[in-house]
Amino acid sequence: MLDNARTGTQDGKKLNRLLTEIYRKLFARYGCQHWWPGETPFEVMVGAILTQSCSWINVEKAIASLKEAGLMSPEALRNATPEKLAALIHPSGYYNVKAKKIKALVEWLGADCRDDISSLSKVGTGELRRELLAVYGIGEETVDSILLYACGRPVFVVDAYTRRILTRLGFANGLKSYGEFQAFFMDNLPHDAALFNEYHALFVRLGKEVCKKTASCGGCCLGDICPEAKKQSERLSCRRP
DNA sequence: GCCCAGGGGGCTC
DNA sequence: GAGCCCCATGGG
Repeated sequence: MLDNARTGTQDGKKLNRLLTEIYRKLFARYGCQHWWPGETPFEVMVGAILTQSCSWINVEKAIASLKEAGLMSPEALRNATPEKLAALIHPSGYYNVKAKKIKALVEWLGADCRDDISSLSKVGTGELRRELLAVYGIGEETVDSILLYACGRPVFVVDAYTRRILTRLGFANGLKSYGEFQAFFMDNLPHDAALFNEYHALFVRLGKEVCKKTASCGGCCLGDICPEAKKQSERLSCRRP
């Protein structure tokens, strides 16, 4: 699955091998993560907004509340008042702004595809990404989560864990913007939605387990991936998974 | 009591 | 374009 680097250069082949090795080690360590935990593409979209700066456990509570209230559909959410919506998603934090964001999403769905998410498959990934980015509350990470997990598009999702792990492993030299981090993966891996899905989920799993903001992840299962990581694992004590 | 968690918008300079 | 501040709860 990972044996064809998109770039034919020596560096490209090297990075492809490195990223392949990271993936294999993480998969061997943690196994399949079965992401995204949503029953429908629409639920994934709503979850992508609710999870902004919030742990998934609280998102689950908010999603359960929406379902119990019978509001897990674009039409029902459009008809709900912002106050009611905010109250239901309360556990996920930032409930007022997130209610506004969900409202913006369902308004867009109604106007763009008459709530028929499957019809979005006819729209090119680039165009769909631009359209979604124009919706209030949908930024780069959220749009890529929606494209990958709700629409099955081969787009790599970059989050805080991705940046942190890449930085700790010493691969983030010069990478700064979201697009640069994303290109690091997308330029050096085959564009495969299933691969990107699992890769991102594994990074989050690793990040949660060993890579706290103030700690080094050099001692995790990727410790021997690169000299920098190895150096860190020798130099710093880090909880092993 | 403090810090962090699967961000994004708006404002200022 | 970069740097801040704000939005807010729940768990460790």
